[in-house]
Amino acid sequence: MTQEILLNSPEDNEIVKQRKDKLLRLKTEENYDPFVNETWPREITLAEIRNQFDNLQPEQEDQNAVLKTAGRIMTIRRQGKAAFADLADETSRIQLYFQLNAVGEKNYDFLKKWVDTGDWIGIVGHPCRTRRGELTIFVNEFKLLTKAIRPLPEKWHGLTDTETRYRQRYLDLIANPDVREIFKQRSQIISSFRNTLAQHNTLEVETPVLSTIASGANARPFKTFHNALNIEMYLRIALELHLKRLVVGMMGRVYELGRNFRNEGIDTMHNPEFTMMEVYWPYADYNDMMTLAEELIKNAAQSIGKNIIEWNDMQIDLNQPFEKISMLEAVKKYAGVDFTQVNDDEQARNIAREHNLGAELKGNESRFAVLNMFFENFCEEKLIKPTFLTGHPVEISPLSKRDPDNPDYTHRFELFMFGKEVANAFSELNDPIDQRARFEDQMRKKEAGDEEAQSLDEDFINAIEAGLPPTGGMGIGIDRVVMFLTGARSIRDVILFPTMKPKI
RNA sequence: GAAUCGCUAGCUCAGUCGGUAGAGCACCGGACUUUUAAUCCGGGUGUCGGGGGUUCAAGUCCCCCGCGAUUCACCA
Repeated sequence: MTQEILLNSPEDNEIVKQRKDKLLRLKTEENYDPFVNETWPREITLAEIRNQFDNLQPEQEDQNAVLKTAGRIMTIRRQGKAAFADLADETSRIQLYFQLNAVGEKNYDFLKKWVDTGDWIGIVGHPCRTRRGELTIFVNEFKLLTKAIRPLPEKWHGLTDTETRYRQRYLDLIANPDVREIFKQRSQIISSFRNTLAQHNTLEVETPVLSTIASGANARPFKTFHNALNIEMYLRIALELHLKRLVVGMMGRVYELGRNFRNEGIDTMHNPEFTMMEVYWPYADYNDMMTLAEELIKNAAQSIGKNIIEWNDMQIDLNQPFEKISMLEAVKKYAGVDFTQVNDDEQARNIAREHNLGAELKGNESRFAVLNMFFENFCEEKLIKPTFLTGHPVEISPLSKRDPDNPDYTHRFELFMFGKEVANAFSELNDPIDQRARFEDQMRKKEAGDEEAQSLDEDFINAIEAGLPPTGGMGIGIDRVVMFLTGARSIRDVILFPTMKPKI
């Protein structure tokens, strides 16, 4: 089969056809294959060049500096016997100046004939600054490293179509340096989390993604199947139960930063797979976790150089200490209902009906469930400044220790920012008898049709029976933290390849 | 799950009352040794998301479907 036949595809648009044809001619006419190159001795990045030669004056050049660099040709402006191009790498973008006299006629012809926007090119040159003040690499040698046969998105408007941006993220990343910046910041934030946890002598561990019981959170799991074992398995919905087993196993302070999978709807705050950091400290409680949460988030913000963060037209000053409010206080403050005075379930439901929550009631809710309903409906969105919400009822907290002074409530907090939850933490329930009872309560809910109630994990109970020390634990939604610190409005803007429905 | 908006050239978009599919950039050919959204001359490259219907005639009107965005609902 000839190469022409291999090259042609009926779906190709005009530009791709031309580029494929050009590639073939480059191979036959010049005996040059742009896909055989393996290395290029890049000695300096474009950002480093910008830094080092910032003081160069217009029309000045530094012939002694030898710059070996590389990147992708973003635009090219040919003008007869000279040409300007914009070269971009992962750090920056800089102008190239090619002169026939400097590179020689043969090489200059090669440039004119064979080099296109999108191509990767290796450069040897020296810095100069044009009369208009643009820092430029005066090219002495170059090598075409790889050809692009597909055209880049438009240079001025870039790529804005959200669907293409998410489906073909590589094009988004090429066309929109801001997007690259968000993902660099995501990486810095995650590094910051790891650094902060390392400073607290917390060991990073890895636990199974695949398991036969998905528990530790209220969510529907993804099912999958293991062929050799001939069993149905689930993708994890939380890290919690395995990490607590490790504390039982005397691993000390542990954390995992990993992917969770929840089989739920997709919107601007939820992606089916998302990244969670969970940490467990023996001999600590939920108050210690509050201190840690605040430190983690403030350090993360600092790692990307931010003290004040903005999200959806709201602003938070991270120089301020985080606030604290109990669920009872919040509901009293924002909904005007004092649930400390409500001791009867039917009374609670009546109050809910008075507040137009009747449609949400099934009729069997406890006063604790109603309290939570009030919080979600009237308070959650008001918690703009970072605020620790405490005092969750036991009923909605199957893994938290009870408040000894108030056994219907727990030693738990959720951290809210911009009206959204970013962290969930508690003094871990370590009473195996109570834990079994809580799971059984969840099982009853599940049997009653609550698909998100937690499953009873016998081995986990077994672990607790072996003795879980007093432990403080916390989960932080990394994607949300990244959204809030970078200002990204949608979770899809902080996940490189968000879950998408196949197009056909 | 519902509502709204969107889907036209590689990209960003226009397309009137239903009457021969357009622009800018990109791309192709030519000129040009300091341009930078280079400029100048010439060239339009298309399954108008898919299917059906109405009509002499559909990018445009109607119906169904797909994908996406946003809001709401659901959900942590």
